Amino acid sequence: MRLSKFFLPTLKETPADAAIASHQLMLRAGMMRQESAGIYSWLPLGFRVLKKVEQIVREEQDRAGAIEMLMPTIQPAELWRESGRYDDYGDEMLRIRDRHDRELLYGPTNEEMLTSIFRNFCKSYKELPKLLYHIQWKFRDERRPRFGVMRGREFLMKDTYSFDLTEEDAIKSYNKMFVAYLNTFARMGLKAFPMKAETGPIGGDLSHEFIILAENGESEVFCHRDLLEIPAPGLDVDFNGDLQGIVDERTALYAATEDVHDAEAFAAIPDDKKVSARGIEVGQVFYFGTKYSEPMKAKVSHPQNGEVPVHMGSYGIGVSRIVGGLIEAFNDDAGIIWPRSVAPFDVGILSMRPGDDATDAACEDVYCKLKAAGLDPLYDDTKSSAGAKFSQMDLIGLPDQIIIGPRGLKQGVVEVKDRASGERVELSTDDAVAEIIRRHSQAVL
RNA sequence: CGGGGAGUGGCGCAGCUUGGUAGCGCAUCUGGUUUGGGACCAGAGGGUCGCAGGUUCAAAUCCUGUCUCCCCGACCA
Repeated sequence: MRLSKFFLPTLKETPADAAIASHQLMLRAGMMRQESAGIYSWLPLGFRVLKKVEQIVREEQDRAGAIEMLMPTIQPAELWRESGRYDDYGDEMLRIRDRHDRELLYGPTNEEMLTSIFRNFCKSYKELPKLLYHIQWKFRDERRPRFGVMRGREFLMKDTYSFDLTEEDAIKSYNKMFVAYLNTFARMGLKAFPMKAETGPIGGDLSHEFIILAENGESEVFCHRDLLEIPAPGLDVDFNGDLQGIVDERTALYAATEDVHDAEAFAAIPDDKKVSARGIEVGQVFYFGTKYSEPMKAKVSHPQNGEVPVHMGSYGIGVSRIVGGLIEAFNDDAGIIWPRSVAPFDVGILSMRPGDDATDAACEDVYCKLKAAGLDPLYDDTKSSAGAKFSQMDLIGLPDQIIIGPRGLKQGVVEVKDRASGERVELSTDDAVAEIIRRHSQAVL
């Protein structure tokens, strides 16, 4: 993409309404624009990151055996009366009436709808287990939206729902999602730790939140330091095999959010292993048994016992929230520093002097070769000053930059800069291209 | 929802106390000079001061109402 053709409205000054780094940087980097409290337009740069995050989530769901589908944003109130949550959900639920005065709502989650779909089509234990998911916009009318996309009212979420015959089988589904989450976050360069969590309005008795540590985290978390050292299981894990060991290893050590914190258990941890920090929740897994299948009559025929309600779980990942979380985790004074797997472009090409024949030719050459190699470069071919280009490129945080100008070209070199470390090396154009390709071939997992 | 704060060109802000017909920086446009860390000079365009009422000869400024946004708290992906 040529910057002259792209839409990248970056801001030099920090907008007054934004209080934390991720919110400020998303606005400054031209990633989004606020339309109303907690509601945002995703501008092209932000949209690219959102799509990258979404795609990683999708790939890891598919790998774990979950099946993708799509349910609507608007749901009938009827469904929620069945589960009893229409009244329970309160003002967080955005209620709507259509022209026929029918009661609708903008979905805050989809347990009811998928339970209803399941019961309609699945009548036998032979259909089980099932793991179904979708990635859809949701709305929760928060009393106080804040922190940009980290706590918006409208948000993109992946939610998976599991259906099993027994609790024992349901735990296996739970474990699949647990393991898939570890890999999902690791692929984004995030260190997300499973912590015991409250089950909240979704209900149930087994739940973990996946937390990334960040200074501006919404909640206080406590855990054993060794938990932070356990690597992700890796993409070669067998989802049809026994995952209990992987889960046990990561749930044996103390880790809890403030809501379920056990001061006594925490006190038992050696002082040098105690971690007390702030965290951002990026995902949560729940097992809630027959909480919805019972009242909504989602039953299957059992081999021996007639009809039984299915055991269910639900598993969410806050896709849009992660974009903010990533920036909280990866930024410096100059701006954002994207992990390669989620960067909006793979590399920036900065022309120090557009219009200079040698510079133009070298830029075109590098741009074409990177594209031919399957990379996605952003070529700053605009006429703005060198300093402005450096600042803007640092701000939007592409992992690598290739700086091309007459000064270097006289010596036969261009400059390759690593955004994260700031380290620069001078290379020939071909070596620079090779170096960028090399850096991008190193996957996180 | 309780407490606090703010709405003035695209962005960041001043002006309001003590009413007199709107200003600064950035951005934008034109011309010229520049050209490797947010360039310089000259000129230009752009705002009925959130909205509605009221007071007054006169309201961004004073009064009333209302909407919106932000921060702290409680609550939550």
